[in-house]
Amino acid sequence: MIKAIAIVGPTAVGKTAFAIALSEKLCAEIISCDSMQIYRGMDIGTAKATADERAKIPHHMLDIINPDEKYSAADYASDALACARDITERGRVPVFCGGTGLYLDAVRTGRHADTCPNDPEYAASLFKIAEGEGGIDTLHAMLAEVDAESAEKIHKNNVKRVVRALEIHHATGIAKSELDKKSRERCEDIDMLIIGLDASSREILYQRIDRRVDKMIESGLLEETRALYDRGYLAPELTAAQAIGYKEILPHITDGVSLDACALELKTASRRYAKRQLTWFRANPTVEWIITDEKGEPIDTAVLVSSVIDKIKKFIYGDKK
RNA sequence: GGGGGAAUUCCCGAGCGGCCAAAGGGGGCAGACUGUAAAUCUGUUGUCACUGACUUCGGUGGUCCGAAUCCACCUUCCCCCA
Repeated sequence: MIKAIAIVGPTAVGKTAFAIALSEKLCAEIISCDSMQIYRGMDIGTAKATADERAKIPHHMLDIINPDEKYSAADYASDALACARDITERGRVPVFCGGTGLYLDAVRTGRHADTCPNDPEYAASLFKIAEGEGGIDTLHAMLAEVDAESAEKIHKNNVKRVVRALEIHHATGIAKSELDKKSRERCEDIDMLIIGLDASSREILYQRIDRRVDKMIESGLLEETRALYDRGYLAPELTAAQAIGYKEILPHITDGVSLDACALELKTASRRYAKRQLTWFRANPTVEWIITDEKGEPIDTAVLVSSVIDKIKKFIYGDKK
């Protein structure tokens, strides 16, 4: 059984610094759990750990593919689990760190193993149906026919999900709802203690986000965006192009929108993302939350770490140590 | 100085006598999420003693059974002529 720690929370709360400080105490290595930091060349915009930080503690699952390559939660689950296994075998502790809830759950539960890969061609044909007049209803009706349970659960407007459910049925002959039920019984060979970081208030968190965006721009986000754009890595069909940071800055490059306006857009997008992350992690009752500031004053990372270190050691080593 | 236009709920913006607490979008808040997830989607958003009542549409006063919508004056902003 692999014993791992996970550091989760909304963007800009300070997960990276915390994970590094914790890892230094634990003789640990960090496994990034972030759907965008896997891409090479996307450093500033994704707030990747710096070279200095990576020199202190080994980081895994960063820079593993180019922005035009395909990757999925299932890919992440197997790659990251392999990392965790390797780290454990070397006698160290794996510390997952990142804000992509789906990816962490994919590792924790191994849920994606029973389902099937994407079928882009079939999916495209379905998306085409959705585009037509009343197409959304047609698509949803198609799903209701083969998988009533999923149809009831998935809103017809959520075309991506409707398509994926149809895709699963098309490829496996089994309803998505059935596969989901089976996968729920699965349990991966990994046990995690999940630490959630949050600010003392939404307002404080949003201030942190705003400041970080300003810093990103000062650090050269525009140049990074331009470099990605020039290499065709921000083509709308690529997953990497969905990353918050680049798609908001791009209008400045392509349409002459002012950088300030883009920065504002980027702040808003980040705040909304932070909210969705919070919704995801709050839904998980096993997360142990800690607050990273007191009335807006950031609490020293070392103090934060020491407040949970005993609990973490007990989780990893049991009572004997 | 003269002429014209505009002021709407957090923001933008529709409404132009009753069907208006007021379309739509943004933002906020809450939620969902099982191979694109930093994505995608849902609900909600004046107040309250909440199947009803009350206060809102720059201000004041008026017309009318009835006004965000009409009239008068005032305030602010924009445009045109000088």
